[in-house]
Amino acid sequence: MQAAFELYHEHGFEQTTVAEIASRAGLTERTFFRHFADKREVLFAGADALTDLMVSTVVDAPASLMPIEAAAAGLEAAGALIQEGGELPQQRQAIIAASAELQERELIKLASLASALADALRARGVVEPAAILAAEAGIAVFKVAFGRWVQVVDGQELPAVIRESFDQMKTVSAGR
Amino acid sequence: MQAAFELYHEHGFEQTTVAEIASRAGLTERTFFRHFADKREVLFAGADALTDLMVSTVVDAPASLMPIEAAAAGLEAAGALIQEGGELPQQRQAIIAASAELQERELIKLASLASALADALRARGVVEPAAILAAEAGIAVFKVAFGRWVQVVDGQELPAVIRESFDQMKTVSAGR
DNA sequence: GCGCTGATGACAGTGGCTGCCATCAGCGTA
DNA sequence: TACGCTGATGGCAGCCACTGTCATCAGCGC
Repeated sequence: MQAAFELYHEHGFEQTTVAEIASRAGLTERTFFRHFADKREVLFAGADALTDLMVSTVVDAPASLMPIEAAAAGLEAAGALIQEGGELPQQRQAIIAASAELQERELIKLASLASALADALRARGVVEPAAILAAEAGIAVFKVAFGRWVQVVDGQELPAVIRESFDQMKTVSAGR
Repeated sequence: MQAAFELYHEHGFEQTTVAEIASRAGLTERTFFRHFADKREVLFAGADALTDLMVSTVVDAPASLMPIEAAAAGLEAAGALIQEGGELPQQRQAIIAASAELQERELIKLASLASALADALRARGVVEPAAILAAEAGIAVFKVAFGRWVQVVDGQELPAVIRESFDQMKTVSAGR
């Protein structure tokens, strides 16, 4: 993972071959593919932990919370976890932003996150179509908030940006 | 396009080689790649027309419409265009649903649609963060509505499903 | 009949990814 | 201690998506 991260940063994702990554890591190409399904997956290795935290936060949230609020709580928790990564998330995002292939992979990870979020909401007793809509809307807010947080120079807290974006979404979707 | 569509339908996307597509179409593999950037792109050839229709509808919508309502109008127009395709959209979606690679490509097309939608809203004078949020929320609604429309057997109109989903989203995101 | 242009064929090459088999270190057990 | 098992790795051949390059060829204006 470290070797891949360095090489993607130095020469760009597409200019880096798996052979180079394996070589720097002191392994063979074959072994690389035993650890990662493909060349992109290296950058998304920690996604499961994020999903788990979000789901458990949603499931354990007070029953009094409305679906969209439970989703917000889960995504704020995920945001807090991301922020613990220091400057790594920003560097990772810079690599992703430079490659269409990686953006595709990120989008499907977010779609998987939305699916898990919808499941968590259903576990709270939320029925369709509210579960899917709240999940998709929540992920949409998360995408926008994360994008803002990555760009901004000053050290605003990611969970705060997420919460603020949820409030703005409420206003926008009300049509006012 | 027709050869690819048939083969993807008959044997699945991943089991189909470009050589087979080219052979059925009476061309060489090299010529296939002169018409389509890659093996997936064949299924997304008509996406530009959809984007154009959505954008022009949003730009030309009455100035009195709120951002989310303008987005809804644009996406309903896109839905109407899709519905003109007869049973093709459903068949296409069945192929996509069977392949993770194709789902990735579809998601990035939807992200591109969201970006175009945000631009169209900005052309209406909508400022940030309302433009991005309304665009992302609109695409989220569109995804859900399209998913419902594809599943449902009876002949409900796609634009009507989209409009209904927008209303439900309003309720959900209000937290009620 | 001539030259231009755009589309296609043909071919070699790169690199991501997989299947298969050999090797080897660690480890429990007779 | 020797044996056998297991899990991780190396090595290798091969498939296929995709690209660069050059030759060919049909159409078309002159």
